[in-house]
Amino acid sequence: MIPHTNLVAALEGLGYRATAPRKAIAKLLEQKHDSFTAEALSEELPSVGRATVYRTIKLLLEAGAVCKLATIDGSQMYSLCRIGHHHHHSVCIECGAVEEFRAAAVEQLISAISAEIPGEVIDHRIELYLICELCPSGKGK
Amino acid sequence: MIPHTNLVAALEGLGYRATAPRKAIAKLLEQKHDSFTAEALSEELPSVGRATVYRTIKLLLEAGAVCKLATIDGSQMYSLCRIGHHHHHSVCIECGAVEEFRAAAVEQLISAISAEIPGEVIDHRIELYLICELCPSGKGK
DNA sequence: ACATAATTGAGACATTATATCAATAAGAGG
DNA sequence: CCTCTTATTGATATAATGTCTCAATTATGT
Repeated sequence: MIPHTNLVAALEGLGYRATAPRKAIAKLLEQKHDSFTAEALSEELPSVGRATVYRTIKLLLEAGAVCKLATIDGSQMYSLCRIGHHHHHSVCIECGAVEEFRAAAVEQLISAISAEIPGEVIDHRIELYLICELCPSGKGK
Repeated sequence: MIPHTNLVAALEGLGYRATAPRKAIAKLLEQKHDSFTAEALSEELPSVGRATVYRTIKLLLEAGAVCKLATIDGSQMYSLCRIGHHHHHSVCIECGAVEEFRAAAVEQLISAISAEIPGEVIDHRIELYLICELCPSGKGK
């Protein structure tokens, strides 16, 4: 699992400036392997204004460096994108750990289903909810 | 598509009372074929208190009569469940129309992927985002 | 170093959802 | 059908989450 190490570069690629608050956010995110909420991130970075944290998350979404997750309870959570391509997530419902996966077979199947559904399919989302092997309540495997 | 016609009965099945506000909410929902937000539902029912609308949606979720959708923008939307079984949703990003679909092949594939992923997979979610054939910006098919 | 424009942060504001609690209404039993 | 008990309601307060405003600051090209 190669951690994404260029969040600031990703922003610069879109023409945004490399400021101190953005660097601080990037540094923290690059170490994160769990999903996170905007509020929690803000609390971890008291030196950065709340509005700036929210704004920067939006920019990172735009840059494709961060994904918005579909949680079971509907709360807004994000995770760092470690692979740049189209992918899906598995989220541990205990600890929030996020893994990314790709599965060509699933994509093909989605395509096949899309062809059978009236209307023009624009996008799709697949999310697995699990208890990860590190969490005590999980059975492991 | 058979509309769900027993929302109040679903609540009574869980031991909740059939009150006038719940009947009003049920009646409105049973006619709805689009996704909706709690706020919008509340505005459509000025005679029912806002808190009651939110509470009743929660009860309907518990009863499995309503599903929470994973929207693209993360807003909380719901849709009436017309089929009782496990299913997934396609949502029109223009008009909010929701269709439910089942696909045994997808479920099998999800099972296969789950077997390859460390941890205990508890649940999953698949959502298609499309422009439906009734929306002007859609190409139809 | 200067000018220019992007960015920041504090706080106001907006939106969405839940908690409180006295008043009301549903349903069971007589 | 009356009464009792308890669930339910709705108005309002509060909480949680996210966006907007704007003067002050900072990054970058020249």
